[in-house]
Formats: sequence, structure tokens, C-alpha cells
Amino acid sequence: MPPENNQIQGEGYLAVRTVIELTRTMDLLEDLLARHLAHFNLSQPKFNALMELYYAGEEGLPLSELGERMLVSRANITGLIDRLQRDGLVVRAVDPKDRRVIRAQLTPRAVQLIHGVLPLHMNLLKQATASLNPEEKETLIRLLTKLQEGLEKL
Amino acid sequence: MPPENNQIQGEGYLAVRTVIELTRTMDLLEDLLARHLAHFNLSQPKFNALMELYYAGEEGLPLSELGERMLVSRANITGLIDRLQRDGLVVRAVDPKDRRVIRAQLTPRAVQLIHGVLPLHMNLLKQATASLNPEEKETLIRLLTKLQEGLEKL
DNA sequence: CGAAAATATTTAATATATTTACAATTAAAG
DNA sequence: CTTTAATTGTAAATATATTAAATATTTTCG
Repeated sequence: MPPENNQIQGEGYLAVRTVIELTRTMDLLEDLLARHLAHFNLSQPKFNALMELYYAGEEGLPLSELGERMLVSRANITGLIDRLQRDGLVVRAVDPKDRRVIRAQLTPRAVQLIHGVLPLHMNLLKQATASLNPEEKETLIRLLTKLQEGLEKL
Repeated sequence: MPPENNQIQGEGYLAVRTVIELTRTMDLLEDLLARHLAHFNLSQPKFNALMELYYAGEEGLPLSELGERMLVSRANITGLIDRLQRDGLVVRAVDPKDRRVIRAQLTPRAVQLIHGVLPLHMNLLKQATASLNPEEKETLIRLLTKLQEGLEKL
């Protein structure tokens, strides 16, 4: 059972290292963002949903549309909106044009919360990436985009 | 409410883009790995736990140690080991030296499964990163490592 | 028009994660 | 050595995610 002749060599090494470093970086980043959002009783999914609704404007978004933008299932959106509604940050509104549709809309309290959180959040992202200079950030963005193009084909 | 004077400019732009591209890349990667592991009735957490136990050897690992290595809570390990035990891949063994400790150990079936999955998994990681040449992978690894160093200080 | 297909939301069962609280055991202090 | 500390695993409540199935409403088309 031990890993005697199991060392990763040559071509495989860089592939494994790339995946490991990506994973570690995201773990650290998610932890940082979660700690920040917790100060406002928000989680990352809640924050993402609020941001989508904020940029969508007054009419809000159909739950299905919100799910597509957040890349999560419709069933999950039901629960997420339930919790945001319970927090008083979102309301459900029927769509006058299609009675199958329910639109999620921000409450005034949610807009106020976002105005408080956004500048601090922006600042945190700057701090989080401050160890890279602008040129390095551009290189990283370019390499990640290239990697994504390959991943999308699989 | 609309985003009139909310555009992200200058220094902030690269920070936000960096975080967005990191997130998108990990989303794609996690999706690819999840789809692969699903062929073996495995999830990423289950696979990670099996790998830790595989490299730990015959005696397995105390549940608390496994939790530390996987960066998840002890309570979560309890449930994860429950499910792996139910799948017949892991057994719980009491530690003769410390009666507080329960060690998770792989079953022969788990070892056999790992021997089947590992080569395919290695291959998938190579494919997943094939859109970057070795030099680009090295640059990406270097930039991610540098980013991590900054993140760890926050 | 009216049956069939498509779309939208919810519910139920499950997986993975967290925090808090607790029981059992060990380690440490005096 | 015995009282106190810390450690380990588990349980309960909650958050987030999934798939599959049920329900309600359009749409489509023969």
C-alpha cells in the first residue's frame, strides 16, 4: 500500500503542482472573503446573489435567471432566497407577464447594506492581490484565461 | 440603485479581474474533477480522504489528524467517514495507545479502487492543464505561490 | 382548440460544511 | 495523586449544494 514507486515525475509534476497551487490559492482567498463577509452576517453565496440583484436593478431577476448567473441549480436558489428573505434583504414578487415566474428583488435595507459593504470589499480585493504588481496580475489573468479555454473543451 | 457611478477603475480593476478569473478557473476545474470522480461513485472530499489514508499507510490516521490535513472540521470528518464506511471503503479502528482516538483505515477494496482511479486521475490533470506549455505552468505556479504568501498575511 | 412539450418553482432526499455543546479520556498543575 | 486543562469524537442545528420528482403555467402545433 505505501507509495514506494508512486512518485510523480516529469510531465505530470507540473500538472499536479498547477492544480495544487490553484486549490491552495482559492482556499486562502475564500477563507479571507468569508471572514470579511461574516462581519455583515453575509456568506459568499448570499453576497453573490445580492450583487446580481443589485446590478439587475429595481425589477430584480427571475429565480431561474439568478440561478444561471450564479451557476447553481434552481433548487438551490429557492433555499438561498428563502434565507435572504428571512434576513429581510430580498422579497419575492410575481411577474405580471408570466405567472410561472417569481422575481427576487432587493429591499431598501439590502441596498443600504451593499453600499456599506462594497467599498470595503473592493479594498479587501486590492489588499488580497497586493503581493503581485500590475504586470504580474496581468500575466496571471492571461494564464488563467488560457487555462480556462482548455478546461472548457473538456 | 443602478450602477451609474460604480464602475471599477484603475488599480481596482486588475484586483477584481484576478479574483474573478481565479474563481472561474476553479469552478471549471472542480466541475471537471467531480465529473471524473463520479464515474467511480466518488466525490472530491471522499477522494481526498482516501488519498490521505492511502499515503498514511496501514495504520491509517486519527480522525482529528485527517481533519487537519484536509483543512475541515472534526465534525465534518465524522460524517465523511460515516459515508465512506457505509461505502465499504474505510473502517474505524480504536487506537491502542490513546482510547480517545479512533483511526480511519482503508479496506482492501479501497486500495483496489485507488489503484484503478489514480492513473486516470493523473492523466486528467495533464489534460486539464494541457493548454499551458511547461514554461507557462511554471510561471503560473510561481505567481500563485507569491499570491498565497500575500494572502497568508491577511 | 386541445394535447403535448417546454419552462418555473418547490419539495424531498442526500452530501458536504460549519459552530456549539457534550461525554470520555488524557495530560498537566499543584 | 487529585483537581483542572486540553483533546477527541460525536450529535444537533444550520447553510449550501445536488438530483429527481411533483405541480403549475405557458407555448407550440397538429
